[in-house]
This record gives sequence, structure tokens and C-alpha cells, in this order.
Amino acid sequence: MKLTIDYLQRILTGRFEYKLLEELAEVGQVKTAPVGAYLIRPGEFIRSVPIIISGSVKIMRSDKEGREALLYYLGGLDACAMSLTCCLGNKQSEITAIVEEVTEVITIPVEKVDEWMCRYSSWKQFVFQTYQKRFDNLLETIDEVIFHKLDERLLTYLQKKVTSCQCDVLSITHEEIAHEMATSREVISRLLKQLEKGGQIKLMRNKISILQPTVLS
Amino acid sequence: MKLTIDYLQRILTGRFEYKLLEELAEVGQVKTAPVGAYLIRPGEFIRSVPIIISGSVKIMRSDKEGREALLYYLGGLDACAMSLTCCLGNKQSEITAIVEEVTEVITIPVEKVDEWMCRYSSWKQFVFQTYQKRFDNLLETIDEVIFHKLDERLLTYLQKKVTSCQCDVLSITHEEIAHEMATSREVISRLLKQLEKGGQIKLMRNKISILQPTVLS
DNA sequence: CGACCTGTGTAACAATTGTCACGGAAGTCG
DNA sequence: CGACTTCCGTGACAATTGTTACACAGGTCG
Repeated sequence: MKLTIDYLQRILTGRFEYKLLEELAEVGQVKTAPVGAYLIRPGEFIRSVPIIISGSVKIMRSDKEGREALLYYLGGLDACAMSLTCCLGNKQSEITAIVEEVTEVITIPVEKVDEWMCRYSSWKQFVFQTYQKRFDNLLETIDEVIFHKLDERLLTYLQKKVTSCQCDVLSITHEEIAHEMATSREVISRLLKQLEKGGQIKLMRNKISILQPTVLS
Repeated sequence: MKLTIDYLQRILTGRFEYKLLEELAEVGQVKTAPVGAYLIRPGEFIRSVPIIISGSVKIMRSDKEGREALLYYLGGLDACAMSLTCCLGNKQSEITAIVEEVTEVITIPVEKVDEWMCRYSSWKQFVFQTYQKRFDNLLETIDEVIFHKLDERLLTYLQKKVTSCQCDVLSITHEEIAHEMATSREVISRLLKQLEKGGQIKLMRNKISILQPTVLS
């Protein structure tokens, strides 16, 4: 779909200069991706960088044996660092990006991503900020798995999910959680029960209500 | 210490254009850092980006309780992504960088790092390659801790150490390994003994000899 | 030599996490 | 309603990792 300057000004308020918005309107494409859609998969190349306007995308890592684990979420005005390196370095993706909530993205062709970097300092800043944020996301993830036990990890997992989907009743099965945390269903069930006894969540079929004070950024 | 073009041409063969080498010689500083020196610590700012010429630097992550864990090593011609984001985004460091083997670095003032990006495409490429490599390093680290058990992790830890210090007899105590892997000495002793029984290593006081076929990149 | 310090080995036990085996609850669909 | 599927709970047990406690080996230094 075609972009209008008006639209861009509304969603990117003050972030980019007018001339850049004009160019963005020229070459950018708006797309809507349904829940479950793959934005990219390991081994794939990508020829345009997506900027997420609204919705939520989860970035997963898989190993050879088919196990998977959640790395972090992308949300409003985030861009994917992996797509940047893929584009700029012509490299294959190392991760999977799956739409978690219906997501609207603007895609920008590689050449422009590169070209704008020198022409618009606001764009350069955006690109580096993206790298920095993803780097921080990965460090957070590492902290979790290295320094915390499963029950704590489960709780922060749920809390992040809550901020990602913006509601405190999650529609998710134990199986899915287990999958994203690279462990087994029984373990998750056990720990969830434990959290419920501790009054931090409430369990229902296919649903989990988070009662915790959700004091996350 | 001052830099000469000759020196730069020798160590950066073909990586950068001549004009960039001239500028590098102009503003860059060579420094030698002794084993154990901190190149950067969490919370610090940094005003110049170091490129590692020779030696080895380990990047560690710490949590609030003082525990630490090894993230990855930097070696020849690597640059630190964290120092880039610190400089370009004026952000505090999230990691610790400690000299593992005597290391020679060229430091480059922030302004130039930024300025050259538009002027020299080889430099831009270098910067993005740096981000990409560090990103990959972190993903590898995450793979290890999420998908592998301690004994496997210990083995790859030892192998990486071997490639980092370029010798197959490591001078290290069990305590130090435990520290870098964020576990306890007893656990490491136990697993090392197990690896020795399996014929993969040989243990001596303060030393570990790796007998494994070291088929690492 | 004897006191002392550091590094290693190891047994015993605790806690956490993973696996297997089931049974039952809730929902779907004929 | 009855068959069937999916999801959840749970007990029992195994494997892994963490902790405590202690013995001993090798080196240093007076």
C-alpha cells in the first residue's frame, strides 16, 4: 500500500526530518501481517528492512534439533537488527520473526537504508539505536538464562508477554510457554501452579491472568 | 604512541583505503594493555573506540549480585560493539572488557568514528561488520546456555579458550572457570574429572591440557 | 623442617529440572 | 448424549546442578 506524508508524520512524530519523510513516502510500503505470519526465517535473505508501526513481533532462536526459544519482542517503532545485518551484509538470517499481534510494518528497500545513512543523520541515529536496543535485548535475555532460575524466568516471561500484548489475561497454553522457554510442559505446569499458590497469577483453561504489579518499562 | 602508515598498511592489509589509513595515522593512538587490565567497566562512558590489533580481550557480563559470566572473546582486528554504542549513543557500558592476553589496540576518537562512516564506505562496512559479529557472538552464547548442558558448555568453553590464547595447555584454575561460567568450583572440578576420564583433557595443578581435536573456526 | 596458603578431589546431601505415566477436566462435533 | 481431542494436574523417579564439609597435595617462606 502507498504511504502518505500525513500518515508518516502522525506515526513518526518528530523522529525524522520532513525531507526524509517525503522519501519514505516515496519508496516505503505499508503492509499488515496476520498473527502467526513469519517475517523472516533462519537461512533466508531479506531485501527490505521492516519498521514496525503497531502490533508485536516475537524473535525466536532455534537450534539444529528443532528446539526453540524466545529472544525478545519487537513493538512500536522498532526495527529488526537482524534484517539490517542481513541487508547491509547480505547475510542469511539467524533468527525467526513471528507476528504475535496483528502487525503493521513499513518496509524500506535495502539501497535506501544504506543511502539515507549518510544523507540524514536522524536516520543514521535510528539505525544505530536499533542495533543498540537489540543488543540490550539480547543481554537481558542472557541475564535471564544465566543468572535466574526457571520460576523467576517464567514470571518475567509472563510479564513481558503482558506488556507485549497489552492485556493482563494471556491466551496461551502451558505447552506454548514450554516451547518458548525451551523446556517441557510438565515443568511449566508445575511452576505455574506454584505461582498460582503464591497468588501471583490465576490459571484457567487456555488462559493465564497475571495479578502481579506489572511494573515493567 | 604515534602511528605510521607503514605499520597500518601491514596490519590492516587491504581492509581500508589509503586516504583512510592516513587519517587513521593522524588521529589514532596505539596502546598496549597488560593482562588483567580493564578496557571498560559497566557504567563507564568511553570517548574512543578501540580496535584490537593483537592479543585477546574477554567480554564479561555481571549481575547485581556480583556474579559474572563470559560472553565472548575479542581478537585480532575486532572492535567492541559496546564501545561503538557507548560512543555513538553516549551510553554507559553494559559489560566489562578485560585483557586476557597482552593486547595492542588502536584507539579512535568518537568524532572520527562517526565522521568516517559517510566518507569511507570501507569504514562503514567495518562498523556494521563489527555489530554483526558481536550480535552473532551473543547468539552463540545464548545457544550455549539455553540448549546445552554444563558438561558440553565446559568443553566448548575450554576450546574457545584454546583458540583465544593459541596454545592447548591452559593456565587456569577450576575456580576461575567456575567464575566465568557462573557456577561453583566443585561443579567444575567434578565435570573436569569426568572429561579427563573420557580422555578429552588432562588435568594438572593450575593447568589443563586439551586433547580434543580443536576443530574450531 | 614446620606453618601456612592455595588448589584439587570427593562424599553426601539438597534443590532444581527433566521424563514418564497416567487420569481427569473441558471443549468439540458427530 | 457419546466419542474424541486438547489441555491440565500430578505422582514418581531420574538426571543435573548446587552446597556443605572435609581431606589432602603441592608450593612458599620463615
